[in-house]
Amino acid sequence: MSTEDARVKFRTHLAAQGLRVTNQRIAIFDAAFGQKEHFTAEELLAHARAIDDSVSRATVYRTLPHLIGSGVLREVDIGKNLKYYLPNTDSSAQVAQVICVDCDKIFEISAPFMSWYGSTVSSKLGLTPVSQRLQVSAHCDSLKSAGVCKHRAAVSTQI
Amino acid sequence: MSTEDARVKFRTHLAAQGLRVTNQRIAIFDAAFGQKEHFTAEELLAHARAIDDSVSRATVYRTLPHLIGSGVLREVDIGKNLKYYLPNTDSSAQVAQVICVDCDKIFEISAPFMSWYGSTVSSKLGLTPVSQRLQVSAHCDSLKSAGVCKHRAAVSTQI
DNA sequence: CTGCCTGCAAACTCTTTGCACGAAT
DNA sequence: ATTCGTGCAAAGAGTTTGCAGGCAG
Repeated sequence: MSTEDARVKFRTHLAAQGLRVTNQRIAIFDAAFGQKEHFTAEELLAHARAIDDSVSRATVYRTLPHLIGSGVLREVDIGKNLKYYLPNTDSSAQVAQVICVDCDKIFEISAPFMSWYGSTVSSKLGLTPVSQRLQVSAHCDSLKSAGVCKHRAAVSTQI
Repeated sequence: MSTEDARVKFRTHLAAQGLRVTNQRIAIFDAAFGQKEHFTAEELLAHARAIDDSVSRATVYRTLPHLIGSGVLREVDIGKNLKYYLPNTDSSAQVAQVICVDCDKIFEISAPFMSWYGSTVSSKLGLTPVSQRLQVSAHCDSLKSAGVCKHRAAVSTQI
């Protein structure tokens, strides 16, 4: 999904909900899609303000649910009392996160077997899965030796 | 691991760290092991105070890391800005959580394949897994029809 | 015009911390 | 006796909300 596709999706979602397309909401959208890495609400605020300095923290927090609800943004909670966000380039993919406990980077890894797990739970327990998350906290072997995580390229790794 | 085993393990852990075995710490331990379900820090405080009313909120928060560090308690973060705790009856088991989005209950399900996932990540990406979590949010099919979740018995289900 | 949307700041929730007193060893 | 542990209350981090004014439709 391109940024332009996402923008249309977001505007359509707003319209469908009877919500207004304001400069602030668009600035927040643009700020989100200008990020390369996972970002926090506070970082999103800073980037949105660089685009439109009238954006307030409250509006960022009020807009995030709409971005997530429209499917253009994904929320990632890694258990740090702080949520991370990421443009959702493929909303149908099942992804796991690998969190480097040394450098705090978050890697997204395609994990299609998660759907299998969901349906297994479903059939065995009489549950209807809504969402799943699989996260691995790990030490980065190359970090200690090389001083940097060399796994940035692993983002699209499939397991 | 029985409650008595856990108590010994906790006391041993405290002693090994040069920490004191105080009435409050024991009261908090007993309160934790008197719970049948997952509980929050606030609930633990209430139960600990029922045993020893001198226990303060601060001491609960200061004791929780020791309970977890000694392996008698497990922390479960389901992304609700609120942590849950659970007596750790088998510290070697790989467990996933199924969270009912209707009744907020948390079910623990043995998921041994998670170790396979961890080692796969390890070998493919050059990472050393520290911990893993797998959580499924789901609707409880029987909740709407029967009015209650019928999956309490599923706690020990293995997938 | 109408009423949703906004910024501001205060409120809120959960957790952590500084301090002086108290208790375990 | 010493040192660690404690309760209290205030601080802290992240997020939410009430309010009066502002702008999209």
